[in-house]
Amino acid sequence: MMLTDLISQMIEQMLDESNDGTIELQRNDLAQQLGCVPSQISYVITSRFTQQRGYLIESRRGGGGCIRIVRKQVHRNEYLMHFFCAIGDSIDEGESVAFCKNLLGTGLIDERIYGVMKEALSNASLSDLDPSTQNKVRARMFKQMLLTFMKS
Amino acid sequence: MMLTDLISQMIEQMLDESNDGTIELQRNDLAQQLGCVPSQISYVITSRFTQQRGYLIESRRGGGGCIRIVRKQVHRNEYLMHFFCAIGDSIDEGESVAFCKNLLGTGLIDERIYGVMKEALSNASLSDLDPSTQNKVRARMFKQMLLTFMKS
DNA sequence: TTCAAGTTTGACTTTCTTTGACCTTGACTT
DNA sequence: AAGTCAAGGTCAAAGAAAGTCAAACTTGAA
Repeated sequence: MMLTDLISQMIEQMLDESNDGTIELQRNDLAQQLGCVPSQISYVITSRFTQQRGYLIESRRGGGGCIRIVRKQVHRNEYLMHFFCAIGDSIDEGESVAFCKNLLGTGLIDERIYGVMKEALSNASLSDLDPSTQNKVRARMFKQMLLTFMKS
Repeated sequence: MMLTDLISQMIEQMLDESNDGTIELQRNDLAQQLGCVPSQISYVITSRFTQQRGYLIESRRGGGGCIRIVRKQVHRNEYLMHFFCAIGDSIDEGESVAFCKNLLGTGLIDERIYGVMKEALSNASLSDLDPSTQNKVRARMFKQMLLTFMKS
């Protein structure tokens, strides 16, 4: 298994075990436990624990420094609004999948709707269009679908 | 025998042997086992394991990367197949709403999915396109979404 | 025989991971 | 206040995998 996955699993588990979805870790310690270079920890955090995926990162340097990771549970409408803005006028397939995963992760949508949305937003669906048009249509469509979650 | 057939047989067999119709393979490994270039694997996958034929492909590049192939069971429905054909290459908003209602009526989808699909397929979603393109994209998208119901 | 469709190959691209050298910051000591 | 040391931050290079594309090759049908 990849180091990256191992590290992110470890962090997830620590988050699960914490009461409030917040942990503080020491980069060098964790790196030593795993036998990897410290910057690998940084890499995992910046590539996996992004704001888009619902995490907040803070850190302190110097002696006794640490990295704090917060898994934030946001409130529905605020959250959807945030999405709405983040999508903007144009979005590519990869980003839109990431966004859908996020929705799934927060429980705002279930597996079936996730599947439907992902397909609707896929390149396959939009393959009749040239790439830049694809991304514009995808953005509009995504926001249109999000609206259905705001109504209720 | 053609390489192409050999490779696709191999993949089929792996799918048969898996419990859930899902496998993950490494392109380079498989290519080496078979003594062919890696891009041959890609060719087989894109030419034989298409969504139209009920397969889903995902992949990850970089270290530890892999290709995931999911076989969706179609036994579930002639009904969906019927829809699939009925949609054709082009469909307008009114027709698509009618089709969605039909899906809702049969219980194949629930209210929430109905809402999402309707919005995805709406003129509002596709308003960046000229009308005839709209209808083509709508058809493709609709069929793409139907595929997600065909699994299991 | 010729043509079109499908195969095979390999060079090049893109994406993700791993590593290490060097930078910045903060706390503690003197 | 200055210096030292212990953190974390940054970045670029190297490596590892899959993706893309076009050229060359095969094959079957007209």
